[in-house]
Amino acid sequence: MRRRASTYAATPAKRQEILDAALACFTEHGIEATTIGQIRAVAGCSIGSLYHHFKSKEGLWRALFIEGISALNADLLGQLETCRTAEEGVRTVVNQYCEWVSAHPDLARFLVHSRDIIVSPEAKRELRQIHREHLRQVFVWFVPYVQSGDMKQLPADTYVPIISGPIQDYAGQWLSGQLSTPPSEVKDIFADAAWNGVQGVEEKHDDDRDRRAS
Amino acid sequence: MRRRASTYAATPAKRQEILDAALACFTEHGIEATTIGQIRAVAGCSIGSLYHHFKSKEGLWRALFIEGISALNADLLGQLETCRTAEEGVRTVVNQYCEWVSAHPDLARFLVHSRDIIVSPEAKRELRQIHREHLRQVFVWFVPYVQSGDMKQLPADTYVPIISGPIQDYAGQWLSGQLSTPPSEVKDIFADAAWNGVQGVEEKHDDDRDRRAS
DNA sequence: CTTAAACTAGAACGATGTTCTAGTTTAAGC
DNA sequence: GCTTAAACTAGAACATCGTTCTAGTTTAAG
Repeated sequence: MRRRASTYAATPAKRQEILDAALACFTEHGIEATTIGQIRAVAGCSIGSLYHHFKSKEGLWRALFIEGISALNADLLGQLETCRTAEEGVRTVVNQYCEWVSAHPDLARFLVHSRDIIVSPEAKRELRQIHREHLRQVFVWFVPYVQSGDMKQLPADTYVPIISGPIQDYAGQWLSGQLSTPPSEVKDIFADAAWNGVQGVEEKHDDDRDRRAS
Repeated sequence: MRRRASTYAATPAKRQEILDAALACFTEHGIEATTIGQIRAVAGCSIGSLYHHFKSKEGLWRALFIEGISALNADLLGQLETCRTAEEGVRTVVNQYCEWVSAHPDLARFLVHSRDIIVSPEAKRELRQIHREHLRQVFVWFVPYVQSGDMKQLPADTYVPIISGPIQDYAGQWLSGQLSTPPSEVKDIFADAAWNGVQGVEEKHDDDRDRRAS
């Protein structure tokens, strides 16, 4: 007897329930302090079921991480495609991060605090691959503006830290409860700083015109 | 019979041996993957001895963290004191971080990757307190330059991300082996960006009246 | 030399991640 | 509708690791 699809109707829902339970536990107790037993209890499933869907605790963590980072990355690329100037693109990188973090604080906190946790070598490779691919797509968008001189020419690996470093640093502190002012209220400051750090050499005298592309 | 000092001659050395062993294990296997057993083996001591010196695995982690962060902070404050201009101060913050990371890569990697690990509530409070105190001292140094207009006036919580965010982001990537160019080779770029992001409105010779009211 | 505290040792314990075996549910093919 | 094989669930059993506990040793002050 042949069996084709692995299609159990209620399965994806249960899988998602476990992921949601995991995120809730991570948010409440912290990532490291959360146990399989807690997730199992919240999700209302057995150990066997949990290990059937995710091969290990790290597998569960990895699935949640990829789900989150993919959503964040896809959202940025979507917004970038609507931009028409270098400045708009740079500001979008900063603003989109602010908006996304505000809209999904639990998931964002999980992503930020996950950066240096667990991670077997093969998982590290996989996540790094995803990150590189995302960076590549973002770079492709910006390359023309560097070539045209709208953006400064810098070592390739320095653009991301200059543009995203400050807002990520700020958002990370805010997400961990150390700051009271949400990123949305200071995003213009960081967008200014980001653009200021990568814009091409200014052409004086006629700069009133295109200063703020809106 | 009274006993005064808790002075066993060889004790501090043994304690340090354990700390060194821990750092070596963290570097080799990663922080989370390192077990008490591994540290015990490398340090050549018993479980009892280890738990006598450090109340728990987290206590050991905490001691190593405080040792490292204190050295880093003290080094910065020392260098800051020799600076005589705002720009010198800002560039020193960036350059000192580059130099320190290059000089103590294992300890730096441990500090960077430790940001979101373990940490009981009371330990979190303690570390946050140390961090706040350090920030306060750094702020005290910079305040006069903000008041004099040499530095831009910004929300207090945004200076650190703007100045240190990019280089910390870059250094973190380099420390985890994702970049080949060491921070020392790009530190001027980040020092430029940092100063560019916080310097006061420039007073250019005589031709340029600034359009941005501060 | 005596004594009390600092220190060391390692067995025993408890909690947690994972594996394993057994059983149940689902849906395709006859 | 029955059969069958895979998807899925269940929870006991296992292994590992952090921690505790009890017993013993070393150090140095009096």
